[in-house]
Amino acid sequence: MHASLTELPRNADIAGLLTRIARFFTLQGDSTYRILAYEKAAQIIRDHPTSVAQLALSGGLRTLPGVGATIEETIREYVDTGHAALLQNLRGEYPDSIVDLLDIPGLGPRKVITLWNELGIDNLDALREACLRGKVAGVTGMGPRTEEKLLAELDAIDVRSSQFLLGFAEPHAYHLAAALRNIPGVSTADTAGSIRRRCSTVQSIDLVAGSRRPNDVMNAFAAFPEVAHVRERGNTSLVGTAHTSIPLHLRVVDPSAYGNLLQYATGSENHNAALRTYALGRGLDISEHGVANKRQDSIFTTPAESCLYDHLGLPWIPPELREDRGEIEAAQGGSLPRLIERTDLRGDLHVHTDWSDGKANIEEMALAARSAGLDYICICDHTQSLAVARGLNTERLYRQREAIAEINNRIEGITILAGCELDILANGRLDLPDGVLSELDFVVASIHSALSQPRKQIMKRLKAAMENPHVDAIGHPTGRLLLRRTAYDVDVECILELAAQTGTALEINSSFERLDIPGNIAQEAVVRGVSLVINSDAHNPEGFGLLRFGIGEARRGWVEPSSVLNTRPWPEMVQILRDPKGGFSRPR
DNA sequence: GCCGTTTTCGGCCCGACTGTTTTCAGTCG
Repeated sequence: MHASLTELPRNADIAGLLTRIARFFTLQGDSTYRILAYEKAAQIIRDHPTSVAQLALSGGLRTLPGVGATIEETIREYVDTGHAALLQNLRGEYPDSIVDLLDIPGLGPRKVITLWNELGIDNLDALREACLRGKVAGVTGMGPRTEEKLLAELDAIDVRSSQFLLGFAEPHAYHLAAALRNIPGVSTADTAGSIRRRCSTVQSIDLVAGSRRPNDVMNAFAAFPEVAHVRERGNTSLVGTAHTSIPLHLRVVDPSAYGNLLQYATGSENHNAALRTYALGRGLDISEHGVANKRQDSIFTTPAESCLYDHLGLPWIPPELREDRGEIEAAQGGSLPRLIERTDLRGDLHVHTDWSDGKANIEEMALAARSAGLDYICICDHTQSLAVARGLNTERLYRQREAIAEINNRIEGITILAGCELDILANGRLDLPDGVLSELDFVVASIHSALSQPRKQIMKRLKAAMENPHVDAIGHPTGRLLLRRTAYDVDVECILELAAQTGTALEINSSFERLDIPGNIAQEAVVRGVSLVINSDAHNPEGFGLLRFGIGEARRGWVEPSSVLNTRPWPEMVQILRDPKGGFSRPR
């Protein structure tokens, strides 16, 4: 029995269980629809903002889309006992490690089973050994080329991290798309895939181009200095790798069907599948080549993606929403959100300078913010306990305020506010006294130390910060560092509740290593009437460009401008802040 | 296994590419 809350499995654990079940079903050659059902449920649970285990205990699992009676039963058993009989039975004679083989590109269930049956291979090392001895080439359906490719993949598996930060991949992708557009005969080209959907981490750069001469385009692309090598090359598509080791996918179609391809290549897979199902119900068959109307024996192609959605009787759906999380239904019902845009932001409430660990002075940051189209910024440097960042004590904070006032008098077109990024100490105390905090325009409180404390203590700290009347927002509330460090052990449910109760805003930190809170939690926050702030956490003048990542994350969470405090002009913000915290909560 | 403004049963996405075949199975996105 799971004795207490802290022992409950996390959503990632439950999702992992379902994924594992799906993989064993895959190996056994079970119905693809059953496999898909488990994978879909796993995805939903992985993305769910609050504890699914708690949901299981309260009997609410069936409210999750994709969770029916059978999967509910499995999850409940897992939450109650820590294991699932279904997985034990499925696993049967297979060793646990065999599903690892499915991670190798080129190895699917059939080949894995064949390798197991004919050579007894059940793990990566055994596979490498067999390849080196030339045994794999003799296996049914495999030859020397297969063996060669498998060895290359096995060698690559250690060096290649399969995920890349959006902030890393996006500039490369935009550069390549621009280079594609410069190839003669290319009508247009774009970045598609997960980068276009603004996923915080991506696995590849997906590019699409419109041209009547696809071969010329792929030849030119293959010769780009950024392209390290080409792995596959067909008539209309190319798969390769950049020198930065990120995989590249390029597809080329006739310009007349460019809109169809762009939609297809943007995905997600789940969105496309749902869209196809929707279209099939209307007698239409969607593929990247066009929309076939079987009754009329016609095919619809278009250069413009929006015309494709229009053809299906839907408004254009922003890429960030295309995850099959209700966007098609919302589009049908005319209730798509008016997603926040970068230009909706009037200010940035979390900006560093060289008073702490920033790289530029106050004036440089202010001028850069003005150039970025902002009306106000709040200087929120670190506070004294964060010694590595030269955090400010009371005296330096007061001097900084004076410096800010002087610069405010001198420069036009931007208002500079005085705040701080207040350290929430390991013992739950705050790093500066209330008297000092009360004089600041905006206070962001963040955790930077003792990250591995148990959930209870982490929550005690966050609670103390949120209950302080001078704390306006929690900075990077979960503490996750993408691809590097998981979130500290926060109780998201509890954070949302406290934020709503105390009227404390939650930050969407735009650093592409953080993107914290993530969009799914932001979406839940909005539902509960919690206000958001989207901040750059800029440490240099270029840092305001990061806001586009925070905006993307917010859009993935269906966030509208009205839910984000810094879409308001500063005078309006002052009114809200003057109302001691209560002003933040607004009726829904 | 899930799901319902076509449906509580019968659907559930499909084309490109590779390597091995010798007309296609397996994998991928």
